Amino acid sequence: MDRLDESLIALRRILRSTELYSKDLAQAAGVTPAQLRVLQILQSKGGSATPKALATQMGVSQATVTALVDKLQSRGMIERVRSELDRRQTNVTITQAGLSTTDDAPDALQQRYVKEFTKLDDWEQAMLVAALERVAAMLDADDMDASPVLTIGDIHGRPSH
Amino acid sequence: MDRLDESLIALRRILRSTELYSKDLAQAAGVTPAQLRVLQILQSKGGSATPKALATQMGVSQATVTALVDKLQSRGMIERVRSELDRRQTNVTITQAGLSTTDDAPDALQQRYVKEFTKLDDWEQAMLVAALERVAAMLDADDMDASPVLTIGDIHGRPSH
DNA sequence: TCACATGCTTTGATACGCAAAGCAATTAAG
DNA sequence: CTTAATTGCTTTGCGTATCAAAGCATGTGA
Repeated sequence: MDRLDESLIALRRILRSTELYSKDLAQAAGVTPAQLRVLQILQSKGGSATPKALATQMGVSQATVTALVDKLQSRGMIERVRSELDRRQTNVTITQAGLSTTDDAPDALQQRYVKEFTKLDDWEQAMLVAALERVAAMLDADDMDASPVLTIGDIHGRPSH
Repeated sequence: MDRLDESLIALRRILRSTELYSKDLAQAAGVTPAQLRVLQILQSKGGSATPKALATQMGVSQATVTALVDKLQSRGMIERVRSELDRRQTNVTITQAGLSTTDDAPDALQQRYVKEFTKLDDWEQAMLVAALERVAAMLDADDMDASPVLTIGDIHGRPSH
């Protein structure tokens, strides 16, 4: 087993963990993963965003966002408000119920990571950052520009940055 | 921006890349991501496996596997063969068409990673492996045992291990 | 004003995924 | 051997995710 294989296997373990985690997280929160992502993005954006912005950030079509927003609206998690400045636009705004949902989301994996990371020595943290950024650069297609929210969920519950 | 944030962002970039990659890959191959995963697993298993084994490795239900296999069968990518030893079992076998599909899959991201990784100095490779395994361990839930195939695709096109 | 662009929704379709029920074959118990 | 439990797979019925294309309303430029 060479290093390349080892690194690929480790990568897969990481992907697998985050995949499983996002399913559990969403289920615990009582919404589907895609719906939870919408709520998380809204929260990270200060509470509201346009469908267009959501679609871009999630990497899906506007039609898909419409469907997700429909679901969340019928559950009272978000509200649609027509923009007064440009009537074509709609502001999707997270409600109190939506906020409760994201706050109640246990976020187990993220917390686990944060906890483990902060336990590391300074030099180890630096090494991890360097390594992860290196790998990310290796994988990045050229079209990567924005920093969209991913399955791991936004930095959340940690009011730092 | 502290190191924790940086590492989380890098992680997200990694996840995002693999996510996008798996969509592109599948589309280029003319099958859906889930279907391609089936073909890749079959290939990595020497050409055939039971639905049960596929379900376990993919982390989905048998019913789902049945549906995927139905699709692939109707496209001539796989064949179903009743086991002679235990008639309850079915062997799902990849066909020549299925093999062509996986071989034609550009596998751009994996190749990119492999290429970049092999360019690294020895000590850098060692560092990456250590860091990735560390992160994987940090994220791993306790229930991790098998090493299922993930979105990144199986180690493939590299006849090493 | 008229043509075009933009933002969102609707429509119609495919895919993914599961639970529960069903069927066939094997194994275990009596 | 016969019955009961188990195992492997498929079928059925359902909900979600996703998209392309068409539609509608609003803005903008010529």
